[in-house]
Amino acid sequence: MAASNKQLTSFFIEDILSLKEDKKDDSCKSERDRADSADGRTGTDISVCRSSEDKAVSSAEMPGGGKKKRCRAAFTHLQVLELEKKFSRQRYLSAPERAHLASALHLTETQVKIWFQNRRYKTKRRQLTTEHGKDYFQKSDATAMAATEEDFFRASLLATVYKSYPYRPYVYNVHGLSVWRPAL
DNA sequence: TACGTCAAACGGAAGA
DNA sequence: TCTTCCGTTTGACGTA
Repeated sequence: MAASNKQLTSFFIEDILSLKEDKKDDSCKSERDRADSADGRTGTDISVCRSSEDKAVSSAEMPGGGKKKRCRAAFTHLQVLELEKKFSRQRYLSAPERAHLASALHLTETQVKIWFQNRRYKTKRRQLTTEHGKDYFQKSDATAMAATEEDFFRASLLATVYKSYPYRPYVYNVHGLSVWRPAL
């Protein structure tokens, strides 16, 4: 991992919220620009396709009438974090909520919808896998049995956020403070 | 370089 | 018609 080239990101909620104001175009654009500028992407750059206009492009037929090429957007850390935060509060969004979240994150409603779909399915799969594993090892394990669905959900959420952010030191120690305390 | 993993996007079936 | 779940496809990326 060439982390040295990565832009370091503060994960203070305050920072995130303040960034949202002046970054309206910036947070996504900067990464998009980076990706655009070097179409041959570097290992750590975000892929190019995102937002509705990109999707429109992605859905278009390839020149020459060939098969259309799927374009896979890579959401920014900020976008994922906000989506995760929302998901941790509610697993289903109403249409107005989805529209609001989509506009706040500069994503399409479809992207938000698909993200929640995938997120629910992923959580379910992990839960099934875990339960299967539990059964396999020891059903009588009292501590394992005590783990509620909520505990699992929190753990999987935290794990996802962990995995999403390669800048862990900045998650835990921005400005010398412990910002996030793992809930486990 | 092949392979595995992750996650966005797609498509089908079903329900309201 | 829209949304959901579920499975699959596909692109990006890490690693042996």
